[in-house]
Amino acid sequence: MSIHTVAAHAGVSITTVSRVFNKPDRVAADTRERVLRAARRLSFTPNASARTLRTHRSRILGVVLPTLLNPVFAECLDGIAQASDEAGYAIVPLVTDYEREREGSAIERLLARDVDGLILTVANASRSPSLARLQRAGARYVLAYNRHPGHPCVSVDGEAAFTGVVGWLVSLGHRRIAMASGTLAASDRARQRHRGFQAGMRQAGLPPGELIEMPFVHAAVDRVRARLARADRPTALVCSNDLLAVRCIRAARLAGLEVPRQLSVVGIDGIALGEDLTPQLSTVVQPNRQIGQRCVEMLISALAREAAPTQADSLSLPAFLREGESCTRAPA
Amino acid sequence: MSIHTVAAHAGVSITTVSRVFNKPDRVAADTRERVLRAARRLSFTPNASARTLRTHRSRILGVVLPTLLNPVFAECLDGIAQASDEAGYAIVPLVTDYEREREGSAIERLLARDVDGLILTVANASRSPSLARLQRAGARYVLAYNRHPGHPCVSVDGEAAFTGVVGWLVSLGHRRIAMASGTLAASDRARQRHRGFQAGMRQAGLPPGELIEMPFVHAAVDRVRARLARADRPTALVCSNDLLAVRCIRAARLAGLEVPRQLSVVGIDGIALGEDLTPQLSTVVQPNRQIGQRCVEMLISALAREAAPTQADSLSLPAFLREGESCTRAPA
DNA sequence: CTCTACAGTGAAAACGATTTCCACTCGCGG
DNA sequence: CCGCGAGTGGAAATCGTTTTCACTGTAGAG
Repeated sequence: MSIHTVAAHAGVSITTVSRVFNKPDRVAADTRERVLRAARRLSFTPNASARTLRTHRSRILGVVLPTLLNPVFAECLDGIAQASDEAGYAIVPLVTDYEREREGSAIERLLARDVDGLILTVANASRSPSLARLQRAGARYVLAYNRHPGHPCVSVDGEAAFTGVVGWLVSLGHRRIAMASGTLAASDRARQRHRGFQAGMRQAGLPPGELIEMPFVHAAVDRVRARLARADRPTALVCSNDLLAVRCIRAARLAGLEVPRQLSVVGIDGIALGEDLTPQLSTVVQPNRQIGQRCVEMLISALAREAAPTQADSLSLPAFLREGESCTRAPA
Repeated sequence: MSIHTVAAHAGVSITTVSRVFNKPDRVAADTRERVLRAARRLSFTPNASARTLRTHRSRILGVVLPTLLNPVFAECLDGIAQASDEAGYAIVPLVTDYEREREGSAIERLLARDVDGLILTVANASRSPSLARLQRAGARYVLAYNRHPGHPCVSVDGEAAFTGVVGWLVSLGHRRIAMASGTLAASDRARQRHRGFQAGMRQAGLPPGELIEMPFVHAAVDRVRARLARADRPTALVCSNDLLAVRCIRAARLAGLEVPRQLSVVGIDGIALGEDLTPQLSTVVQPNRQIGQRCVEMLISALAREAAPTQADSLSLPAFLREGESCTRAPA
């Protein structure tokens, strides 16, 4: 069941069979039909490995994500899966669990598989040796969620979003606003969001906001709860992602506080589930699926022009604040 | 950057380089070291297509799932990704969006890519033509979540679980218990859960329970809310998955009911987020990541013995009831 | 001392396509 | 009659591995 078998059955040469599958217009219509019929009868599909080996094109896109346990990335991957499916590409996702060195090895593995392009979300776009290597090697890749002037990115301006969030909270009368986040050192996105948060405080003429940083989001409930138990607690909490926001709401409840009456909580990410919670989560909604889809489109259109996407192709998608129910006016 | 380059740098033949990577014990220790050093220096990884072409093993597993927007499947895929990564396999996931015909075309696509095995969650294991074809063709596959005596499955006994849930609710004094579910026709798992629900009612000596069926889970809030507005509303609601349970809690709130005081709600799936909600979700916890991992293990061990997994390999993993906070004694 | 066994290594043939470079046939217009 | 272009075929190179088989040298058995 190779190209030879088909050629024999159709009474043509392997050259012609190959042409039928690769440059169909270069072969006469009736011959083409004959070959296709034979192929169908034998249920022949050109062997992908042989083809890839020869052409270095695999019709596979590699995807490197921190985790699938955070719905943000699951939603994004869903978008990637749909878009690449429609374009006739398959995807190979690899998960790094936020561990730096796994990013590198994931990239190696994908390149060894001759992927046509890569979609990645890395911990730190600025100082990632593997990213630099990709760039030098002229590889086709796009960053999702990361924003960096030196790389092609599909992202959302989390910094501006957080500045806006603080402004909104201030307009609701909040003054003591804190931010909860995973370790800033671990993620450039967290740092951007934090910058936006502080910019918002500054613009409102407030002193720098308190940062509640925690090594693992699982620690959130304990740590935040402890902080909320003190008398000088904030009246509003800005969280660096939705999962954390949900946990903070839980922490508040365990500390005996009512959300939003005694504490306003706002997240960022716009995970679908947030809309169904009670109270409905206030959050900065990112178009997660669309981010994935756009990455695929950018990659594929670059492939079509035989080029790598460049930073000039970067896309900044709009995010919007969903006011939800987990925020209200500051208590008097 | 091929095996040739490495061979040249290490001063050996390509045969030896190949052996270093495939049967390391068949080459002298010092030679091995030399080759490995050269390989590292050149950051060489054996080309997957060439290897596949030669060996007919792709080290790729195909995965067919309904969606990634439901955390159940995202968690499962995370388990699959981790386990296959550890085993040196890559995965190619395809999403069907619960559409029957996409299951078939997904399978085709994966087979054309020469995958070594398949992990699938299908709408209906009994009458799925593509599944039957896989079986006849002697393909290596495992079903995740589906349970069917004729196929190798890794699943959880949702039927028994639901019977147990009803028993528990009855012990809390509930008599009017309803079940909320997506259309039963669309999913054999939903049907199994419903059977378990009715069995529980029967065992408790109660009349058959009411079924609130809805075409799209998005419709849940409206439909359930309407039902809850009536005076003869149930005191407990059993939901066919966690996402639906969260929406039902929302529906109850919108109907002015307090959960769990006026309405107890229980789900099934054990999505991680459920634990952080307030009220914490009562649910039947399935080991989602483990289900994924076990599928991979079963497939890989079958591959090792050059055989396809059979129904005899099927695994029924334990689920347990997390009592949570969304259920309490029936109101007097 | 010879013979065998074995460990270590290499040369060359697959694997299944794509692609290039001719070459050949046919029909047709000049 | 010549030349041209479209359609097709043959042969060979190539992609990067794995694998078979043959070869070397050294050590242990007889």
